[in-house]
Amino acid sequence: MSTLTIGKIARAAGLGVETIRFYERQGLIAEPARSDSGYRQYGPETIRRLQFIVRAKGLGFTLQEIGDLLDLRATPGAGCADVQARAEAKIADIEERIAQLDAMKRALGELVVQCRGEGPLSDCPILDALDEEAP
Amino acid sequence: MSTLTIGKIARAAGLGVETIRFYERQGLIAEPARSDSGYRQYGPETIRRLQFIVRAKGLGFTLQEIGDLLDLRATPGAGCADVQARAEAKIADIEERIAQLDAMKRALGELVVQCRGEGPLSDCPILDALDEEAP
DNA sequence: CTAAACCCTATAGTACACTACAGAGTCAAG
DNA sequence: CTTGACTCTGTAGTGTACTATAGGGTTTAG
Repeated sequence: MSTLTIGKIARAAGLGVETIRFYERQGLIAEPARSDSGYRQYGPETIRRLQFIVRAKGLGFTLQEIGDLLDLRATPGAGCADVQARAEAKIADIEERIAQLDAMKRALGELVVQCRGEGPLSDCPILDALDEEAP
Repeated sequence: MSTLTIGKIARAAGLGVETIRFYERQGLIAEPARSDSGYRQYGPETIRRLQFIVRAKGLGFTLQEIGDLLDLRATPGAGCADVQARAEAKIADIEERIAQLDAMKRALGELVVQCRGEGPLSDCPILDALDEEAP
């Protein structure tokens, strides 16, 4: 019968109290039982659920996607393949973002080497490149 | 004396009219002269400025940073080195984001290969990993 | 001359993931 | 018993970069 208050599960999950209430509003965690005075009363499984959320966030899933993942567990007939598909989609997503960032990095890198870091702005190849008509 | 209306410079820069007004509020472009009826009247240099903004955005600069870059050009004594420093900081910034995304990708990739994509969720290594205590 | 296409301001909404109050009530330690 | 730490609801604000809407006035092509 160990019931945990919101502050305790927040600390246990490494989150703020407001974040827990926010996750509740978002439907990521169930509305818990309440004490007579209206305090939220959690069981330890909520800590596990919050940790699941934290780890999934660390892997790049959005709260929406994490919600879907959590819902999946309560879906009869859902299988490993569903989770795998989501993970693969997320990898593709991440790869796309990396590719974009990499293109930016390369473009910037090219400009930086053209710039000797000397002289006035009027001679700056970086600003010039930004000023030029599209190639 | 060619004066351009907001719609024309928006089209020329590939942006929406609202975006131009937004950039004006953000201080990225100056408040232009107005016609008798209150219409904004731009000169062609505004198109160049907008294109500068668009290109800098493409390189990963935030509007704030682009504003700083534009301000730099009006700063006496500012030199090429200042621009170069900003470009290098942005590269470092991008590299950090890539590293983070790459770590996510690798972590997800490891989970995906452990998952044969078969069987019920109870056996899913991906969900299991998300459920497990921190390593 | 009229109707479409354009422009104006001001405000609010979008997405994402929180974070921060205000104003009140509750609980635990000393 | 008091004090400080905790909790509650509801609302609003943060940052980023827009996007949309309402309710007007203006310009231009036919």
